[in-house]
Amino acid sequence: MPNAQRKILVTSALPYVNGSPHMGHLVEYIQTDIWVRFQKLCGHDCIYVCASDAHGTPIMLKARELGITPERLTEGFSKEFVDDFSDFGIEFDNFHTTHSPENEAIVGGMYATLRESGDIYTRTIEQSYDEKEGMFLPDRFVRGTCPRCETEDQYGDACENCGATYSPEDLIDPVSVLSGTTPVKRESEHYFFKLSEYEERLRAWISDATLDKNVVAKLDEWFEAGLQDWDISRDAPYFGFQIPGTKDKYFYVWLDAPVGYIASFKHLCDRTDSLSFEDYWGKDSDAEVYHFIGKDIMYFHTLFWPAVLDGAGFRTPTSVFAHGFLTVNGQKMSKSRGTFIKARTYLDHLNPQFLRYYYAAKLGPTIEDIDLNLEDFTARVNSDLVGKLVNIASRCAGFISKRFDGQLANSLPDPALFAEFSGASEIIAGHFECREFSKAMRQVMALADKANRYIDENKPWVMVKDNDRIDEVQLVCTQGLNMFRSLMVYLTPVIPAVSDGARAFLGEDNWRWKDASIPLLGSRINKFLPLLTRVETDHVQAMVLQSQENTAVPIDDKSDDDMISIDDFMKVDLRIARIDKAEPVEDADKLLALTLNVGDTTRNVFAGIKAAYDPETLVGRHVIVVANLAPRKMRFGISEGMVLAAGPGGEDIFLLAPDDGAKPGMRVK
RNA sequence: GGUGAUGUAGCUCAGUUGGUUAGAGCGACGGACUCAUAACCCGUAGGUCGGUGGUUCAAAUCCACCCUUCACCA
Repeated sequence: MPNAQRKILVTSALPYVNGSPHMGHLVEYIQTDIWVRFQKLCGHDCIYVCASDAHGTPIMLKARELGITPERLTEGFSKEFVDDFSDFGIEFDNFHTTHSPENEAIVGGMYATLRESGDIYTRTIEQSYDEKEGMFLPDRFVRGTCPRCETEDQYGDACENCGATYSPEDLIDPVSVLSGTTPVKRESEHYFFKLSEYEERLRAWISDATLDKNVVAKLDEWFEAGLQDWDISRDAPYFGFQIPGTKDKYFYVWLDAPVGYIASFKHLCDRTDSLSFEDYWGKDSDAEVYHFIGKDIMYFHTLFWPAVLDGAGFRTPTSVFAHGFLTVNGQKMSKSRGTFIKARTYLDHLNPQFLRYYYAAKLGPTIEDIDLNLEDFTARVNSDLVGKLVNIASRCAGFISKRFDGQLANSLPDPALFAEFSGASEIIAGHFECREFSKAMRQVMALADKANRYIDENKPWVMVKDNDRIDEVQLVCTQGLNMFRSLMVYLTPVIPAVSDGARAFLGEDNWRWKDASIPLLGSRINKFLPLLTRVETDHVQAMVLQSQENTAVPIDDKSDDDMISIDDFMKVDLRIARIDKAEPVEDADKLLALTLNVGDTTRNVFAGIKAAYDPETLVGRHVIVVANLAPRKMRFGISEGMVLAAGPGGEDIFLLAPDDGAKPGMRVK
């Protein structure tokens, strides 16, 4: 890779520390870490900083729920993130927190500058307010019935069923999720940032930043809609930084979160003599600054953030790299399926290097989602890493150790072949640079195939039986080990721990990218130890099983107030019913219309089980129905009861069924 | 609902500006080998490239509509 040493600062999005790290988080940190390690391997001056995102309503409320301070809550989860990241080989140059004096000082300074230049103004707005809890409610903390499709229990900002967007007050029967009371509307003065004034500067920045075309398309959409000014304040109680000069106003978490990138870097500068803050963040900085983020937070990083930086007198990022989401086995991560896998659970069962490789093999520079298919993961890792890559070393090492006392030959018998390996250096480096990791991995594995073919064709195990050809054995194996070595250099950013093992085996201290092109000759290697062992299917299954156990819903001890009497229970008339007819409801995404035989009566019931059951498979089976539920008028007709089922929803709905012998109409008690 | 993306062999994915019989890896099947962590090597099978219609001498590739899956809507 070229040439002049670059000065690069890289960040990953700051993890919100109200929970544990999981497989989805790891996509971004592994992607970033690979890129950073690649830059460092090439000899560039590359700094990787991150921090925990520790403010905001969700954290405040979670801490309250657990009866601890938000500081303690976030310290606990931050530690989990730091420990898990470290065990996955993710190497930050600094990991700080947004709840820090550095951050508060920088946020305050930026705010003062923006205020002076007239970019901040105040306006009174109306917002949902929970009188019992004494606080304003974010949209997500109000739930109610969708005004459009009448689906119950929807968030205050959008309906998950019909996709309508609205404000909390539009909901039918809105309820605060905190207290269960009906929210009222209350006025409050909020602080706004004049984003609308930044359109031209943002457009200029966007054309310089060479963003992914999908990102640009999304931005165009937003410009089309027109930039709205940004509400940057929240009312007390709020866990965050108080806005200077106010009594009960706080900076919105999304204002101080990205500033955490700068604060973490400042925190590093304060401890590092050779590092100058201005060199990286000053208006005239010539360093490169890149943010790796998930596609869900593009809005904040491509509009608000560059605008705020520009307005506050800082340089803007060189570019923003957005990636997609993770699905597991082709679907959203699901606690009930055991595919909501925490980082720590993975570590309990499997080698982190495998996940790094697998993600690399699937990652490109686009915002497309990637899938962790556990069967594919097992097959691919075993085949590529163990079967192909490590196998090259494994099949050569024995001959060199046993017959030549570990001594490599002084020359390569097939320099042209080695030239193919060293010649790939530039193209592979190009792929890493552009975050085309999947292409880089394909390239490396194609070469690994070639190396195995070479050994197969030259058959050292045949030559070793012929004393006249014994020197050829050394030459062929030296060639083989050098091909292995070049590939390991290329994979160092991806699987650093394996690379360490390989380097120790080859008796070398340190690798740079260009070492892949310089053969290792005449030196002595060490005894070969298995660098990796295969993924066992049992271990994958155990991991999935543990993920299910981890998240089983705890059954709380109920207080007396929650208890009901047998008489209360008997008020519910549960009956066995046979499904005589089941068909989808036109225009309804989730409903099936069921015709139930309940002994001597027939009823029509709408059940939200379409995603989980094929109507044809339901006909004839027995279920349990609440027979005395008040009929409910729905858009599609009247529902005369409720079919009992367990599960969180979507595809995970499990109908209750009686044992054989139960007849329609029988009472359940 | 609006916008944007996505759909290619059993699985995971490539397919450049439209151009000869649509590719790779894995898996399956057959063979070979025995140095290697049952790894590796050779070969075979397998695809109306989401659907329909259109443009063109020629479409996985361009256009329209529809369907699937997903995201975003501050």
